[in-house]
Amino acid sequence: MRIATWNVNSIKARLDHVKDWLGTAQPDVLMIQELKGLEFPAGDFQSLGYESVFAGQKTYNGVATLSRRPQAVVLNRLPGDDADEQARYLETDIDGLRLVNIYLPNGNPVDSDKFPYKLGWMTRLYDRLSALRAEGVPFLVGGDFNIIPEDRDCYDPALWTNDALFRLESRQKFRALVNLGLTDAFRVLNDDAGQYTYWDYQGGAWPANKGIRIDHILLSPPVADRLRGCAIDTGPRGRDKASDHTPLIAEITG
DNA sequence: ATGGCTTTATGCTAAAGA
Repeated sequence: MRIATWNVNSIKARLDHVKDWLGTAQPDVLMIQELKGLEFPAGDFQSLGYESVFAGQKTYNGVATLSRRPQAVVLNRLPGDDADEQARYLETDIDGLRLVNIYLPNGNPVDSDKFPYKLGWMTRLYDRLSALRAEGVPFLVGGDFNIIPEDRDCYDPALWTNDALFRLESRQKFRALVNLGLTDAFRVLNDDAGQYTYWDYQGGAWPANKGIRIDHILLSPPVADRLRGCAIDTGPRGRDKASDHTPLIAEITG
Protein backbone atom coordinates (compact mmCIF):
# COMPACT_ATOMS: atom_id res chain seq x y z
CA MET A 1 0.00 0.00 0.00
CA ARG A 2 1.55 3.26 -1.18
CA ILE A 3 0.56 6.30 0.90
CA ALA A 4 1.65 9.82 0.00
CA THR A 5 1.33 13.36 1.37
CA TRP A 6 1.70 16.62 -0.55
CA ASN A 7 1.05 20.28 0.21
CA VAL A 8 -0.18 21.43 -3.22
CA ASN A 9 -0.54 25.19 -2.47
CA SER A 10 -4.00 25.58 -4.09
CA ILE A 11 -5.81 22.61 -5.64
CA LYS A 12 -7.23 24.88 -8.33
CA ALA A 13 -3.80 26.10 -9.42
CA ARG A 14 -2.23 22.62 -9.13
CA LEU A 15 -4.97 20.32 -10.47
CA ASP A 16 -3.05 19.24 -13.59
CA HIS A 17 0.11 18.58 -11.56
CA VAL A 18 -1.79 16.43 -9.05
CA LYS A 19 -3.56 14.44 -11.77
CA ASP A 20 -0.28 13.88 -13.64
CA TRP A 21 1.45 12.77 -10.46
CA LEU A 22 -1.31 10.29 -9.55
CA GLY A 23 -0.82 8.76 -13.00
CA THR A 24 2.95 8.36 -12.69
CA ALA A 25 3.42 7.64 -8.96
CA GLN A 26 0.31 5.44 -8.64
CA PRO A 27 -0.27 5.90 -4.89
CA ASP A 28 -3.14 4.04 -3.21
CA VAL A 29 -3.72 7.03 -0.93
CA LEU A 30 -2.81 10.70 -1.38
CA MET A 31 -3.25 13.19 1.44
CA ILE A 32 -3.17 16.78 0.18
CA GLN A 33 -3.04 20.07 2.07
CA GLU A 34 -3.43 23.82 1.55
CA LEU A 35 -6.27 23.52 -0.96
CA LYS A 36 -7.19 27.21 -0.51
CA GLY A 37 -10.85 27.15 -1.40
CA LEU A 38 -14.35 25.77 -0.94
CA GLU A 39 -14.51 24.05 -4.33
CA PHE A 40 -12.98 20.59 -4.68
CA PRO A 41 -12.66 18.76 -8.03
CA ALA A 42 -13.78 15.36 -6.74
CA GLY A 43 -14.98 14.36 -10.23
CA ASP A 44 -11.52 14.71 -11.73
CA PHE A 45 -10.11 12.28 -9.17
CA GLN A 46 -13.10 9.94 -9.43
CA SER A 47 -12.35 9.45 -13.13
CA LEU A 48 -8.79 8.46 -12.17
CA GLY A 49 -10.09 5.85 -9.73
CA TYR A 50 -9.84 7.81 -6.47
CA GLU A 51 -12.60 8.44 -3.97
CA SER A 52 -12.01 11.73 -2.14
CA VAL A 53 -12.93 13.18 1.23
CA PHE A 54 -12.55 16.93 1.68
CA ALA A 55 -12.47 19.37 4.61
CA GLY A 56 -12.25 22.91 3.28
CA GLN A 57 -12.77 26.58 3.99
CA LYS A 58 -12.67 29.76 1.93
CA THR A 59 -9.27 31.11 0.79
CA TYR A 60 -7.06 29.35 3.32
CA ASN A 61 -6.01 25.91 4.56
CA GLY A 62 -8.09 22.89 3.51
CA VAL A 63 -7.18 19.17 3.40
CA ALA A 64 -8.38 16.19 1.36
CA THR A 65 -7.61 12.47 1.28
CA LEU A 66 -7.85 10.55 -2.00
CA SER A 67 -8.10 6.75 -1.84
CA ARG A 68 -8.47 3.89 -4.29
CA ARG A 69 -10.14 1.83 -1.57
CA PRO A 70 -13.36 2.93 0.16
CA GLN A 71 -12.77 5.19 3.15
CA ALA A 72 -14.98 6.37 6.00
CA VAL A 73 -14.70 9.79 7.65
CA VAL A 74 -14.03 9.62 11.40
CA LEU A 75 -13.33 13.34 12.08
CA ASN A 76 -13.10 16.42 9.85
CA ARG A 77 -11.93 18.85 12.54
CA LEU A 78 -9.29 18.51 15.25
CA PRO A 79 -11.06 18.08 18.61
CA GLY A 80 -10.34 20.28 21.61
CA ASP A 81 -11.54 23.75 20.54
CA ASP A 82 -15.08 24.22 19.24
CA ALA A 83 -14.29 27.82 18.26
CA ASP A 84 -11.52 26.74 15.86
CA GLU A 85 -12.91 27.01 12.30
CA GLN A 86 -9.68 26.25 10.45
CA ALA A 87 -9.78 23.24 8.10
CA ARG A 88 -6.51 21.54 8.95
CA TYR A 89 -7.44 18.02 10.04
CA LEU A 90 -9.06 15.01 8.40
CA GLU A 91 -9.19 11.54 9.95
CA THR A 92 -10.42 8.63 7.85
CA ASP A 93 -10.48 4.84 8.09
CA ILE A 94 -9.35 2.59 5.24
CA ASP A 95 -9.60 -1.16 5.90
CA GLY A 96 -8.91 -0.70 9.63
CA LEU A 97 -5.98 1.67 9.11
CA ARG A 98 -6.62 5.15 10.51
CA LEU A 99 -5.26 7.92 8.26
CA VAL A 100 -4.70 11.31 9.90
CA ASN A 101 -4.16 14.07 7.35
CA ILE A 102 -2.87 17.33 8.89
CA TYR A 103 -1.94 20.86 7.87
CA LEU A 104 -0.27 22.01 11.06
CA PRO A 105 -0.29 25.80 11.59
CA ASN A 106 2.80 27.74 10.48
CA GLY A 107 3.01 29.86 13.65
CA ASN A 108 4.87 32.89 12.31
CA PRO A 109 5.44 35.57 13.37
CA VAL A 110 6.36 34.15 16.77
CA ASP A 111 5.40 37.35 18.62
CA SER A 112 1.83 37.17 17.26
CA ASP A 113 -1.11 35.05 18.43
CA LYS A 114 -0.28 32.64 15.60
CA PHE A 115 2.54 31.04 17.57
CA PRO A 116 0.46 30.12 20.66
CA TYR A 117 -2.24 28.90 18.23
CA LYS A 118 0.34 26.55 16.68
CA LEU A 119 1.51 25.24 20.05
CA GLY A 120 -2.08 24.82 21.26
CA TRP A 121 -2.96 22.97 18.05
CA MET A 122 -0.03 20.62 18.67
CA THR A 123 -1.25 19.95 22.21
CA ARG A 124 -4.69 19.08 20.80
CA LEU A 125 -3.05 16.81 18.21
CA TYR A 126 -1.05 15.14 20.99
CA ASP A 127 -4.26 14.51 22.94
CA ARG A 128 -6.00 13.00 19.91
CA LEU A 129 -3.08 10.72 18.96
CA SER A 130 -2.65 9.75 22.59
CA ALA A 131 -6.31 8.62 22.62
CA LEU A 132 -5.77 6.57 19.44
CA ARG A 133 -2.73 4.93 21.02
CA ALA A 134 -4.75 4.13 24.15
CA GLU A 135 -7.51 2.60 22.01
CA GLY A 136 -4.93 0.53 20.14
CA VAL A 137 -6.01 1.88 16.75
CA PRO A 138 -3.25 1.41 14.12
CA PHE A 139 -2.64 4.80 12.50
CA LEU A 140 -0.53 6.88 10.16
CA VAL A 141 -0.22 10.67 10.47
CA GLY A 142 0.81 12.43 7.28
CA GLY A 143 0.94 16.02 6.20
CA ASP A 144 2.59 19.40 6.33
CA PHE A 145 3.77 19.56 9.95
CA ASN A 146 5.51 22.95 9.54
CA ILE A 147 8.22 21.55 11.83
CA ILE A 148 11.94 21.22 11.08
CA PRO A 149 12.81 18.36 13.47
CA GLU A 150 16.62 18.70 13.53
CA ASP A 151 19.58 20.77 12.26
CA ARG A 152 20.16 18.34 9.40
CA ASP A 153 16.62 19.01 8.16
CA CYS A 154 17.41 22.55 6.96
CA TYR A 155 20.14 24.05 4.80
CA ASP A 156 21.23 26.66 7.39
CA PRO A 157 20.02 26.06 10.98
CA ALA A 158 21.29 29.46 12.20
CA LEU A 159 18.84 31.23 9.89
CA TRP A 160 15.91 29.29 11.33
CA THR A 161 16.68 29.50 15.07
CA ASN A 162 13.89 31.94 15.93
CA ASP A 163 11.42 30.79 13.27
CA ALA A 164 8.19 29.12 14.41
CA LEU A 165 9.12 26.05 12.32
CA PHE A 166 12.34 25.52 14.27
CA ARG A 167 11.80 27.19 17.63
CA LEU A 168 12.64 24.94 20.58
CA GLU A 169 9.00 25.00 21.77
CA SER A 170 7.82 23.71 18.37
CA ARG A 171 10.43 20.95 18.20
CA GLN A 172 9.68 19.89 21.77
CA LYS A 173 6.03 19.47 20.83
CA PHE A 174 7.06 17.39 17.80
CA ARG A 175 9.30 15.25 20.02
CA ALA A 176 6.37 14.71 22.37
CA LEU A 177 4.35 13.32 19.42
CA VAL A 178 7.21 10.99 18.51
CA ASN A 179 7.52 9.98 22.17
CA LEU A 180 4.00 8.54 22.02
CA GLY A 181 5.84 5.70 20.27
CA LEU A 182 5.60 6.99 16.70
CA THR A 183 8.16 6.42 13.95
CA ASP A 184 9.29 9.11 11.50
CA ALA A 185 8.95 6.95 8.37
CA PHE A 186 11.53 8.90 6.37
CA ARG A 187 14.19 9.17 9.09
CA VAL A 188 14.12 5.52 10.12
CA LEU A 189 15.31 4.66 6.59
CA ASN A 190 17.46 7.65 5.59
CA ASP A 191 20.13 9.42 7.69
CA ASP A 192 21.29 11.89 5.05
CA ALA A 193 21.27 15.67 5.48
CA GLY A 194 19.98 17.85 2.64
CA GLN A 195 16.77 15.83 2.23
CA TYR A 196 13.99 18.38 1.86
CA THR A 197 10.28 18.56 1.06
CA TYR A 198 9.94 22.36 0.72
CA TRP A 199 11.90 25.04 -1.12
CA ASP A 200 10.95 28.73 -1.04
CA TYR A 201 9.81 30.33 -4.29
CA GLN A 202 12.23 33.19 -3.63
CA GLY A 203 15.95 33.61 -4.09
CA GLY A 204 16.60 30.55 -6.25
CA ALA A 205 16.12 28.22 -3.29
CA TRP A 206 15.10 25.21 -5.42
CA PRO A 207 18.07 25.07 -7.85
CA ALA A 208 20.46 25.68 -4.91
CA ASN A 209 18.73 22.98 -2.80
CA LYS A 210 18.19 25.46 0.04
CA GLY A 211 15.18 23.71 1.48
CA ILE A 212 13.67 22.34 4.67
CA ARG A 213 12.13 18.98 5.63
CA ILE A 214 8.74 19.86 7.10
CA ASP A 215 6.36 17.30 5.54
CA HIS A 216 6.31 14.07 7.53
CA ILE A 217 4.72 10.65 7.92
CA LEU A 218 4.54 9.27 11.48
CA LEU A 219 3.54 5.65 12.14
CA SER A 220 2.07 3.98 15.20
CA PRO A 221 4.00 0.83 16.27
CA PRO A 222 2.06 -1.87 14.37
CA VAL A 223 2.16 0.26 11.20
CA ALA A 224 5.88 0.96 11.64
CA ASP A 225 6.40 -2.82 11.56
CA ARG A 226 4.77 -2.82 8.10
CA LEU A 227 7.02 -0.05 6.67
CA ARG A 228 8.98 -1.14 3.59
CA GLY A 229 10.13 2.18 2.15
CA CYS A 230 9.83 5.95 2.34
CA ALA A 231 11.04 8.51 -0.18
CA ILE A 232 10.75 12.14 -1.25
CA ASP A 233 9.79 12.61 -4.92
CA THR A 234 11.43 15.87 -6.00
CA GLY A 235 10.04 15.59 -9.54
CA PRO A 236 6.96 17.78 -9.09
CA ARG A 237 8.99 20.63 -7.50
CA GLY A 238 11.01 21.01 -10.70
CA ARG A 239 7.97 21.58 -12.90
CA ASP A 240 6.80 24.94 -14.20
CA LYS A 241 4.31 26.65 -11.83
CA ALA A 242 5.11 24.09 -9.12
CA SER A 243 3.89 23.95 -5.54
CA ASP A 244 6.65 24.99 -3.14
CA HIS A 245 6.33 21.51 -1.51
CA THR A 246 6.96 18.10 -3.09
CA PRO A 247 5.39 14.67 -2.30
CA LEU A 248 6.58 12.28 0.40
CA ILE A 249 5.65 8.60 -0.12
CA ALA A 250 5.61 5.64 2.30
CA GLU A 251 5.26 2.01 1.29
CA ILE A 252 3.35 -0.17 3.79
CA THR A 253 2.67 -3.90 3.44
CA GLY A 254 -0.95 -5.00 3.23
C1' DA B 1 15.48 40.01 4.99
C1' DT B 2 12.88 46.08 6.14
C1' DG B 3 10.84 38.96 2.40
C1' DG B 4 13.50 39.72 -3.59
C1' DC B 5 7.59 34.67 -5.19
C1' DT B 6 2.82 32.73 -5.35
C1' DT B 7 -2.10 32.41 -4.45
C1' DT B 8 -6.66 34.10 -3.21
C1' DA B 9 -10.18 37.54 -2.98
C1' DT B 10 -18.11 40.93 -3.06
C1' DG B 11 -9.86 42.07 -5.67
C1' DC B 12 -6.86 46.08 -8.55
C1' DT B 13 -3.80 46.05 -2.64
C1' DA B 14 -3.50 43.07 1.30
C1' DA B 15 -2.82 38.93 3.74
C1' DA B 16 -0.65 34.59 4.34
C1' DG B 17 2.69 31.38 3.62
C1' DA B 18 7.56 29.43 5.66
